[in-house]
Amino acid sequence: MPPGTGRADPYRVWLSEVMLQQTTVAAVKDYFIRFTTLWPRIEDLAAAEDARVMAEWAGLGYYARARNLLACARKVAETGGFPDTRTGLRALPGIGPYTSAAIAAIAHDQPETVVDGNVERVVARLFAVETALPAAKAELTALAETLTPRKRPGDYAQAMMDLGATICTPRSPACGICPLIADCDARARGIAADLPRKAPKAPRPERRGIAWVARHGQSLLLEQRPAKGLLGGTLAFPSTGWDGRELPPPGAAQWRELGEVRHVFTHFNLSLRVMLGDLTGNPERGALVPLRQIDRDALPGLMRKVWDMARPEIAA
DNA sequence: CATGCGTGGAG
DNA sequence: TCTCCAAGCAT
Repeated sequence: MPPGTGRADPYRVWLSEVMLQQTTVAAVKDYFIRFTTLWPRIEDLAAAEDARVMAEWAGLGYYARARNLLACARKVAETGGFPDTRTGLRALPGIGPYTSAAIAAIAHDQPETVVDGNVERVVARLFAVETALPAAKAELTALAETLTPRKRPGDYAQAMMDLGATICTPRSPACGICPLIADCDARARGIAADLPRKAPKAPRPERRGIAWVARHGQSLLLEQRPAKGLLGGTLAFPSTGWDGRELPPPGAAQWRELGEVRHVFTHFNLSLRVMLGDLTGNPERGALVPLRQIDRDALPGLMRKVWDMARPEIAA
């Protein structure tokens, strides 16, 4: 949306902002095009099946966003449209302090203060705030609010985020070409690159588990994971030992270990042993899916790794 | 306020 | 290889 264009379609603003939560523009781009092509209006998305939306979201991560996306779309479609105030937006599933302000500012050009990671960094440097995040969050928000203009607040919000993304970057900020260099306290004190300070992070523990690729003729056993928790609502091979669930393996005469896949989650590293076997009876959970119907793109990243390991071992 | 929640890219 | 992290939200 070019600057000065005025109102933007709230549906598209909302969809892009949700996709961009903790996710890079590069990663979002194709997903956004795909979603808006499949579902041009929020009513179209509201009418979609859960599994279809989860499949289209697969690979983008943070799957609670997809579940909240659908819940939000259905609520908005029911009530006839998006709220046009930050408070109204804030009450919807998946829309928090950042996204509500972003939609109000960008789609409705309201003078709401948008504070994302970029703005936190820009403001921390402008005012040389040395308190570490996340404790500094409230102070940074209050300082940011003093900057929000009455004119073109939507363009201003986007400009602040762009400044943080391209010039006031986390490492080696390009202060030499920054339009705010004359106002920047951190720059004046030579500590721009050290801000914002952050509380140290806990090390990521290792976890191990097993995934079963259970074959039955020309079909494999897949399951929809429980809606809450890790990879909630996504399509997956049955597995256990790594996510707090302890479930028995599907019944097979014998299992052959194909190898291990590694995966990094936000708060732990995972080694998952991949076992291949032939089902002896009817599976107690999940559903048999014909091989040619299995869409790699509909699987979350971890399960794509399992699939890629098993695929060559499975007869066409 | 701390924790849980994905993934891929940059340095 | 490893660390950091990207336009956060829910609980």
